[in-house]
Amino acid sequence: MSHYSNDRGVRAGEGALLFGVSRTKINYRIMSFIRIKKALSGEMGIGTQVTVRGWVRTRRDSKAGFSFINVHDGSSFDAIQVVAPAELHNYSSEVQKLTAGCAVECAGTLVESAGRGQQYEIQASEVNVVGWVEDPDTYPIQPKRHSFEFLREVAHLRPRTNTFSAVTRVRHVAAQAIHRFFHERGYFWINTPIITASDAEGAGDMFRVSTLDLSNLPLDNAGKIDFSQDFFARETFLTVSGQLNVEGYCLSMSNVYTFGPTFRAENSNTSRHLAEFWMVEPEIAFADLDDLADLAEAFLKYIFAAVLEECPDDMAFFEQRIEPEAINRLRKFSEAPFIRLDYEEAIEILKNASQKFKYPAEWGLDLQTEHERYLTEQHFNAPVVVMNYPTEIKAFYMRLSDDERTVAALDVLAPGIGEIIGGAQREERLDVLERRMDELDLDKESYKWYLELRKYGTVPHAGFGLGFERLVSYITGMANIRDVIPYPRVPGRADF
RNA sequence: UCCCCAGUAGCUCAGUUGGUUAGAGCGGGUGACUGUUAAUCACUAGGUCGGCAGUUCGAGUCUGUCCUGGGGAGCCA
Repeated sequence: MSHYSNDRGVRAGEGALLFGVSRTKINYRIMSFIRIKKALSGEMGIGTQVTVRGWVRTRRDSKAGFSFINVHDGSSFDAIQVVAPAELHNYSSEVQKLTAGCAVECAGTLVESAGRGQQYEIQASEVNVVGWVEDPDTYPIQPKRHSFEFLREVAHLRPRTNTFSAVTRVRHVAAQAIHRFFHERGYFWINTPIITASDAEGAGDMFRVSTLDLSNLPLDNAGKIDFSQDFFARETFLTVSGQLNVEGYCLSMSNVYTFGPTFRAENSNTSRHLAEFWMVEPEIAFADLDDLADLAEAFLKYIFAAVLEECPDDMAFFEQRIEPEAINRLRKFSEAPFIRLDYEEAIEILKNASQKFKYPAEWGLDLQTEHERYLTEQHFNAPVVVMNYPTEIKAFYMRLSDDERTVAALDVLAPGIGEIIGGAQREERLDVLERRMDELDLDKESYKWYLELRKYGTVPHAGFGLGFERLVSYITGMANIRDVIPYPRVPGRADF
């Protein structure tokens, strides 16, 4: 068995290529490998022998006979400083040639730092170069400010920066908090299908899934494409929402949620849209719109509290360098009750606003971005839940009010990000649902299974969708949604 | 898809009313110095000024067009 192997199976002590693996061998029986987060945590005793592995941020040489190497491994915001003495056998041959991005393995003694700027550092007895940077002149990640636009072009290397490693940790903590929130409350995580045959949910344009030969499409007698010859013997697409599927599990498991990738083939070129993103969709049984608003509020507050608690260093960075209000607004969000109001009241507020709008606020029209911004950023300066929208502007599955003018829909609007959650109480009455589908000219046959849920033990239920990247964007203050997902997919771009 | 803005060194940018060999900082290399920490100092290498076409004696600079990126809008999460 190997004391040392990384994901690619590289082994220390094997090979001696110039830009390959170093000859240096570390005695792993003595040195215990730890993540940098732990080394910096204060849990380790001073004088402990440790080994850290990671990538070089910077190297500074001192002619007093040593070099400072800043090493990061993703585990924490801070890098650890390794003090490499000139006595190391590979000091001039390797250590002094280290540049940003080199992969190293450093063994030594954990000591209190003699310099300012960090509490602990490693007095190295071994510095093993695992992987060189072959052409330091062109290594894109330098210890300086880079534009996010540039870093998007090197999406495979940007997690080596402070910003993107912090985003990555926050994203992870938020995702874990989401699962924990639901698990603690008895919700079940339902993995709804990625590939779907229903093409008329009205949630937007869909990506086609097909194994047909595009240069030689089979045609039927009418001259149309014969999808019966396709892989699934029908037209199929990537999902735009797991909601309809998860409703089935809601009406048996009671409280459920989906959390998975979602795809929209819309030509949306904004800082808030992705063609591939992750969506959280809880669905609760025996519940109405107020229950749903309660859930949305408790949910968001839980996530924010978890991130503030678990990522203090990363949030401090975002506050300092990205969005000065990053921490304050999460605290405020967590403490104050959400403002709840009817769509009708929202329209009244907008009509009475001193501010001029480019688009009119009129009952029956959807709220424009400028309206949402006014409500959350100017009028309330708080998250706002707008409820009960006009029937005409919402989807067929939303529950119709008694006067039929409105449906039980809600949007959660957040300052600086706009709509972060959209949801509704579902129409549980079979006759009403069928009538709505007829009015909208939907094919009831393809929704047969969905209608059956109203036939066999139907109950009032409700659910919402939360764009996970929008949430991470709000938490971190990262203005462009392309910078909170590892490899963004947008119109005209699917690199990496 | 629509409206606006931008594209100059590996990166971040400057470049005047069109005018000689296009500049700086960071990063790279070499050297000096230093418990340094976006270190500092000196020297050095590095550019088809996004592509194409045009106006002009002369274009990084003006015009057209295409490409790429950004901001805003629509659609939405």
